[in-house]
Amino acid sequence: MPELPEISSRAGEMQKELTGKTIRKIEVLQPKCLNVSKRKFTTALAGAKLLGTTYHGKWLFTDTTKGHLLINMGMGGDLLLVDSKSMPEKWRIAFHFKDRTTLAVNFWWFGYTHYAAEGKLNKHTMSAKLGPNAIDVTRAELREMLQGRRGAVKSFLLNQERIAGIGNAYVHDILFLAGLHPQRIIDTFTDDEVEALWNGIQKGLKPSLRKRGAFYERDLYGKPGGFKMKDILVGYREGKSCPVCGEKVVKLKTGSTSSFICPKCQPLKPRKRVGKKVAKKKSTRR
DNA sequence: TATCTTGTTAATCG
DNA sequence: ACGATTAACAAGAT
Repeated sequence: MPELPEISSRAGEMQKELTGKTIRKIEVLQPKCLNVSKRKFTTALAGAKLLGTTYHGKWLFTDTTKGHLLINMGMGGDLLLVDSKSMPEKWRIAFHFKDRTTLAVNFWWFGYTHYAAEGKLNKHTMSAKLGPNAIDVTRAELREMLQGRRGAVKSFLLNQERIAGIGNAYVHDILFLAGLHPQRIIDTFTDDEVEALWNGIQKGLKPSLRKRGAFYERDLYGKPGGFKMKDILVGYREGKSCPVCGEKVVKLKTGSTSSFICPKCQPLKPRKRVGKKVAKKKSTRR
């Protein structure tokens, strides 16, 4: 799944490669991904010059001279910059530029390419409700966000209205690094656990961010990200040994999603911290 | 061939 | 208001 590290990397690549290009023609093979009619979408952006790309959570925002282009890659896919004459085999939306290059968009499931008119970005409900980017949340902000919240920590992390950019791939290692079971209830957290969660978010995202995303997603040039399977600590490693204590990693169902945890390092019952870098202080408080 | 799995969002229910 | 649950969506794996 493309999550913050991948989306942030794509935004950087788009900023660098696409800024200044002018859209010559748009082709839509799958109108279902649009938020407006196919005709409205193509006429709105035809002739637009791209001004720059940023990201928020899992959304990419490209500003143009004719409004905003918003892309969400859903559960994964490709965002490829190619020569207009050599389109990839699979694509759903194509932005052909005047310089005869093309941005070919494909998602294998559930992605969006949306349009928002100039000044109407705040009317785009799917992105307007997003919480701050996970990587930018400070300790104090996290503490405040968790304040008075019930429910499980995993649902909190995956809820894009709270913190934006974390999905079901990175959440495994974030919780492992924090020493927290995905089903731990937030209002039982000690101060140390809040701190551990903040550290987990940082340490769970930054290595991949530095390596321009995970191996299962490709960059604008078709090259896989540098964050490899061996860089993942417990996610998708069922039956393998925990890198900290050697216990076998377990896969469990948490609501509608799966979780991968080390049962020893991430106990469901709050207890004294086991040996992990994030934790040193004792943790009895309520 | 048919069934299962997969993640995110919106909608619904308590 | 909030949390939990579920439907909807497409393609690959088995």
